[in-house]
Amino acid sequence: MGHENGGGSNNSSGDSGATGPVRTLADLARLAGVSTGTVSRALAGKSLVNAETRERIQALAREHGFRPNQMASKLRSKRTGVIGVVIPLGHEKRQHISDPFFLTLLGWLADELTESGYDVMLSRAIPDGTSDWLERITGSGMVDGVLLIGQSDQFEVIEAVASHYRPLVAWGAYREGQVHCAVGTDNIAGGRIAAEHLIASGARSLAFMGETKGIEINERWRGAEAAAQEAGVPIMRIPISLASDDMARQIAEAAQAANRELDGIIAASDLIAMNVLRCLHEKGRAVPGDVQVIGFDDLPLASMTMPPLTTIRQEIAGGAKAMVEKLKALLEGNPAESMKMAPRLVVRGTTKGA
Amino acid sequence: MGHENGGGSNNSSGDSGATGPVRTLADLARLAGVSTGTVSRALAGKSLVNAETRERIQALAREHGFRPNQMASKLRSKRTGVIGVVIPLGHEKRQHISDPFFLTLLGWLADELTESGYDVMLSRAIPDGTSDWLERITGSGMVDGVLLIGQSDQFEVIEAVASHYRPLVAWGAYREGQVHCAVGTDNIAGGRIAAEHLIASGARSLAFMGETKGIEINERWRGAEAAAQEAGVPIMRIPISLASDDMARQIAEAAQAANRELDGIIAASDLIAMNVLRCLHEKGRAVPGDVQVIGFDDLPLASMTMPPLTTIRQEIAGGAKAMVEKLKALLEGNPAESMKMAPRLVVRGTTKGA
DNA sequence: GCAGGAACTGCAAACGTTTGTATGACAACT
DNA sequence: AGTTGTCATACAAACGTTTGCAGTTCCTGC
Repeated sequence: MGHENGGGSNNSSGDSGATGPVRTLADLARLAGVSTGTVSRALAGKSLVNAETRERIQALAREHGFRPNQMASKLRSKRTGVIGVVIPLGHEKRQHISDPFFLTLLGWLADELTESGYDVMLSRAIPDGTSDWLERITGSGMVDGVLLIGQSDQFEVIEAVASHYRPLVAWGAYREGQVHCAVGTDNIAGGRIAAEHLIASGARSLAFMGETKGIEINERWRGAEAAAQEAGVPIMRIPISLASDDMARQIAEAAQAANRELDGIIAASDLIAMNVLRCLHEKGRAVPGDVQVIGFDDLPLASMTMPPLTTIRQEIAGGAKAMVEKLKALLEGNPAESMKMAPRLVVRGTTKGA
Repeated sequence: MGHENGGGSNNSSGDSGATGPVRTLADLARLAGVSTGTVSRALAGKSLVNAETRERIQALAREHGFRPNQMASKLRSKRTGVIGVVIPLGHEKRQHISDPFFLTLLGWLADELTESGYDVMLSRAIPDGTSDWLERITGSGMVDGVLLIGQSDQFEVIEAVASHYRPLVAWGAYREGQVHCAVGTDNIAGGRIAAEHLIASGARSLAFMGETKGIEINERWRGAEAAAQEAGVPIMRIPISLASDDMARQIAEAAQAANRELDGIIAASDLIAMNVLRCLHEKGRAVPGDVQVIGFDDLPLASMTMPPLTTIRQEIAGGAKAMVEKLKALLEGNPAESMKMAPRLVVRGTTKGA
C-alpha cells in the first residue's frame, strides 16, 4: 500500500522497454502475460479465473491505475449502470431546476441511487409538444431506467412512453388504470385536510394559491374546494406562477385585491407559503391572528420560517426510496405497483391549531 | 412532412416482409438502401452526403423512432458529451446531497451545462483516504470533464488528480500557485466584511459559528478573526456540524454556554444562520436588538427568514456560469485561470445596518 | 494406464457507431 | 477525347470491452 518504489520487483521505471501508460485490457494483458479475456474476468472478480492469477492482475491494475473503459464495457454488456433522473419543466417557461421541492427530491433520489450502485444522469427536459423529450432519453441506450421528478402536464406522453418502455417511475399522481408506475402523495386528501384544518381553526373565507395546470396541484385544489363546499365556506383560486420573481408580485396583487375578507390561505407549496408569509408581514397582517396560512410539502425550510409553517407533509425521503425500489423491481422484470402515500398535517405556528 | 402513408413510396406496412423494430444504423441502412456509413453521416447532418438522401434518411429515422446507440457512438468517437458533477462529502459523515448550498449550485450548474448541450452525471463521492474517489470518475472514460462542488478537505487529492487530468474545475478556494482551476468567493474578505459590519453596527462580542475544517469556512473564520482583532473586539469560534439534526442541538448548547455576553454572531453559512435565528427566538432574545446575526451565501431562502437575513452574498449563478465556461475552455485545450469573486454585503433585517 | 472430468485460459465474435480511404459516376476543362 | 476534379456513396477498420466456446492441463477414480 504505502511505498511502491524501492521494493525491487516492480517495474515502475525501466523494465522491458518503455511500457507506456496502461490504457486498455490488452495493455494489461500483455504486461501480465495472459489474454484480454482473462484480464477482463480477473478484474470482474469472477471465480472462473485462478485466484492467484486474479490477485496478480488486480495488483497490476492498481499499480498502473488502470480502469476499464466504461463506454466499451457498457456497449458490450448492454447495461449502463446509469439511471436518468428527468425534470420535466412542462408549462413553466422558466428554465430552472432550482425549485426547492425538486432539489430536495433529487437529493434523496441521488442518495438512494448511489447507495444502490447506480450513477445518476440528470436531465432537464423541456416538453415540446411531442414525446420526443422523453424518448430521447429512454431510447438512447444511455440509461438503464428513468425516474421522473413530477409529471408536469405531460401525463399522456408519459403513458405513451411507458407503454413500451418499462423501467420508468414517476413522482406524481396516480389515476385509475394508468400504465406507468407513479409514487406520490394523495393530493386530493392533502388539499382536503388543509382546508378542513383551516376551517376547524376558525377560517371563514379561504383562498388557494397556486397554478392548477399541473396534475398534482390541481388535485390539491380540488380537495380543498370540495372540503370548503361541504363546510359552506367560500374559497377562491388564485393562480401563482412558480417563477420566483413573478411570484412575489402576483401574491402582492392577489392579497391587495382580496384584501379584507380572507382569513385562510392554502398555499399549493411551501415555497408559495413562504412568499405569502413575507407578503402578509409587509402588509402588516398578523399570522395566524388575522390570516392563517398552510403550506404543502413540509420541506426542511418549512420549520424555519417565522412563525414556523403549518403544512401538509409529503414523505419525500420515503417516496424517493420507494421510487428507487420500484425501479429496481422493474429493471429485474418484475411488476411494480403505483403507490399513493397519505399526507399528514403538521401543525406549527401559522394556523391556530386544534 | 405531414402525412407519410398513402404516398406510395413508403413501406410503413407490409413491404419486404416484417421489418422488425429499427434498432441499429444497419437496419436503417437496409431500409434506405444505402450503407451504414451514409446513414451515420446523414443523421449527423454532415454535408458530405447528398441533401436529398439525407432528408430521406432523416425522415425514415423519424418515422421509425430510431435513435443511434449512445454507447457505441461514444466509444467510437471518444467523446461522451457528459460532464461529471461531483460532490465530495469529505469530513462530513452524513451522506447527504441535500445541503441547500450544494443543491443551489448544482441547479445552476445543471442549467448551464444542459444549455451548452452537455449531459450531467451526478456523483456523490466519499473520500477514502486515497485519490480513488476522484480518479474513479476521471479515469473511467465516462465523462469528458469534471466539476467539483466544493473542495472539502481534499485539496491535495484534487491537486494531484488535476496535474494529469486537465478538464476539471472546482468550486472553492484558490491558493497561490495551485494547478487546478477553482472558482469561488474571496472567503477571507467575506469573513472580514461580516465581522466589520457587525462591529460597525455596535457589536462588542462576536462568535463565529461553523466547523472550520473545510478550506472555505476556515478562510471565513480567519477573515473574521483578523477583523475582530484589529478592532480589539473579542471573537470566539464555535464548531457546528453540518448534519442538520445535530446542528440545532449544538447551537442551543453554544448559545447556552455563552449566554449573556454575545451580541454578534457570524454564521458560516445561511443554513447555520437560520438555525441560529430560530434558536435565539426560542430563547426569547431579540434580533437584531439583543443579538445581531449575519449569514454567508445569500441563498434564495435568506430573504425569507424573519427578520430577513443579513448575509454575505456569493455569486452562485455567476460562479456556475464561470465554472462551465472555464471547463469548456479546458476541454478545448485552452488554459483557464482560477477566479476569485468579491463577496458582497447584503444588509437585511438581522443586523442594525449602517 | 486411461477415460472422464474439473479447472483454467485463450480465441474470436460480437456490441453499434464513426471515419479515413477507395471507388464510381459524371461534368468540365484543355 | 483524355485528363482532372468534384461529388456521393460504399467499404472496412477501428473503439475497448464481455463472453460463449474450445482447448489445454492436470487430477481423480477405476
